[in-house]
Amino acid sequence: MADVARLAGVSPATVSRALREPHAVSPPMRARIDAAVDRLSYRRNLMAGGLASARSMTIGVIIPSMTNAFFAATIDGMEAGLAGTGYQLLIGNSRYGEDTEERLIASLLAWSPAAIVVTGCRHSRGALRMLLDAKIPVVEMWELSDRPIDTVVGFSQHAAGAAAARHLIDRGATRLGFVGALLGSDYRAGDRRAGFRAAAAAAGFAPPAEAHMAEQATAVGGAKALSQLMDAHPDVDAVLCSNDVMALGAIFEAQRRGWPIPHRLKLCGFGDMDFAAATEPALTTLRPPRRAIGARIAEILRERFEGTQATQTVFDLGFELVVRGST
Amino acid sequence: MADVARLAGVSPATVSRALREPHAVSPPMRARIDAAVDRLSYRRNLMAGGLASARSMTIGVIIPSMTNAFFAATIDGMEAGLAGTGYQLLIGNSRYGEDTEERLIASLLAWSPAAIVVTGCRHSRGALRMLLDAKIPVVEMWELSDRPIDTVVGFSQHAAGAAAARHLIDRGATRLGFVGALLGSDYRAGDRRAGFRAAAAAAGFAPPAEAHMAEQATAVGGAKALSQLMDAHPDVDAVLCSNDVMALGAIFEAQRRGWPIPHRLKLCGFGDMDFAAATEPALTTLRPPRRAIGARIAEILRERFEGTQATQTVFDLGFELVVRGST
DNA sequence: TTGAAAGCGCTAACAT
DNA sequence: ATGTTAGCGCTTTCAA
Repeated sequence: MADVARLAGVSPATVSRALREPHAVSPPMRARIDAAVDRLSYRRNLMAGGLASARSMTIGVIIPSMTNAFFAATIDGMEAGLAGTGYQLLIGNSRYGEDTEERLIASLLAWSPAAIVVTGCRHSRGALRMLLDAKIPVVEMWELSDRPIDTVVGFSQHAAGAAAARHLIDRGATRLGFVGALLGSDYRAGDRRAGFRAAAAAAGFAPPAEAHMAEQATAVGGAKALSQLMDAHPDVDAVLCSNDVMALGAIFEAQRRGWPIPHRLKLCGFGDMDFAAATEPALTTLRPPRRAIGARIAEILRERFEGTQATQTVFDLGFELVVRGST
Repeated sequence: MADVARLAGVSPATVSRALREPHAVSPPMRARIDAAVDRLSYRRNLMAGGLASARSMTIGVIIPSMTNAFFAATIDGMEAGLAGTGYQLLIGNSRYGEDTEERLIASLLAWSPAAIVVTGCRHSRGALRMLLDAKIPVVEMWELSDRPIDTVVGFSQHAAGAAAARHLIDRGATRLGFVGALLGSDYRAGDRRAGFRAAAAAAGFAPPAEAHMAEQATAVGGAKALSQLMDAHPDVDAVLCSNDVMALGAIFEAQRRGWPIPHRLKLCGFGDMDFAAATEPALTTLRPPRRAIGARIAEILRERFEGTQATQTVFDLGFELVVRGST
């Protein structure tokens, strides 16, 4: 930066200004500085800047899984919304573990990020303390909460599960079932299940029959779990799968078993993943605002960075029941 | 750090050492320092450290798509392999654009990363120059090259396409087809297509009939493309899809058309995605070492960071043809 | 609108 | 094995 300043015949302070807030520098000077920057292919050292200003152009984001299409879409939306601002996402993977999340928050904080985004509203005590103490915007996502740490952007997982139950009942289901995965650690899937059960009870239905797999949702797992459910509860005629991927496995399992969908078995998924519209029959599913969550967070953060005072702290982006052939 | 040093009764330099290379500090002193760190909940400022040492504990990674399961798995493997080392991944999304890649490299470099990982071996001139000038390990991935910039970890996409062609021919195919997406910008898919065509020609077959979609591979797109192919070339009896997701759409399309798989139509995918084993019939597919690429890169980088001299620069992790019911 | 000066909180030679 | 010292390359008052 000193070299640039010398070449442009100005002080380093002015170069710094020209780079960070171009409008605070007179146009002719800005032009000279830009020319010098180009000439020397100068690139500023963000760590020096971060040290001097005690904040960095980073946003820490913690997601529970790298390979989950939902969070990938959210990250994608956030990144797109932040494009051109110079902010860099620091992505951490908690692997659905609260302790891992806590450690990640600690190491992300060491970068003095400008904001931090976490998945869900349930955190360990230590994590909570760090988030409350961090003097930066904190966004929780993919759930809803009455009193967020700072801001929450998501939708009601409970309501989504309930909507699925009501829809299946509307379509003439007599015995409900649920196929899940990772319910111990994926709180959001747990909430959907709770909503499903609550709506079933409210309609006077018996508690849904359930089959679970301990690991991450996969199509093979979905097929197996449905198979178990069919064996244990042959009267089940409508199933909510915790995830479209499991529903996909379930579709093929039903084909193999000769249970026609939707006549013998109604199937509802979650996610409206790309393939949901392409299956035969096409899959009825709950569509979460996956990319929109990221896009909205980007918007909120941009405003906060510009100094706008937060007026709203809870953003319910809703979900959609996409009715297709499988129900 | 000064506070910790004071509380532990040592110099700041010793605290710094205890934190970075615990073995260079005597055990009793280390214990005192650890206690002081705990007591003050001290967390070191990585930007100050980065500034002082002119390198940061980050690794820049550029992938073409955030929502592609292949790269997600690679990132996951890399992250897992780097766990406990304190390195943070800075992930950039080039969206399959060379210019975007170049810009990303520039902004990642501003973080003085300890290494940089890019997808593929084809880069813009500017990108190439920056990568060659960067005095850090540079890893190219998901392809192979005779003379990598520094190190390449991947497999031969061309060989994978050729293997698919030979397999389909072995299974009695008489007329080959190819269904692709994004071939203009996804060089790896382009290489597979080239390998497929080359092997077809080598076996004395006519050039494969093709149908493409301009956008990212989706199941709906796969169904549509196969449908076009069927209309334009009703004699096609064996198709390679650029991607398992497209193959999934193709399976359902064949079901709808009443073309039994594999008797009327043999179908091969790419990716061995989770659902490939669950479809009906199960999908024959090419399995890339997606997680292994990340894991191996982590291993290579850890060695390089420890100062080991690189002995090998080309890592061919191979691929596997997973034969299932669809062929 | 621009410049001078004083750090930001560490790390790395070097000395002990 | 530990301490001393001199920066790393910026940003940010403050003054001009």
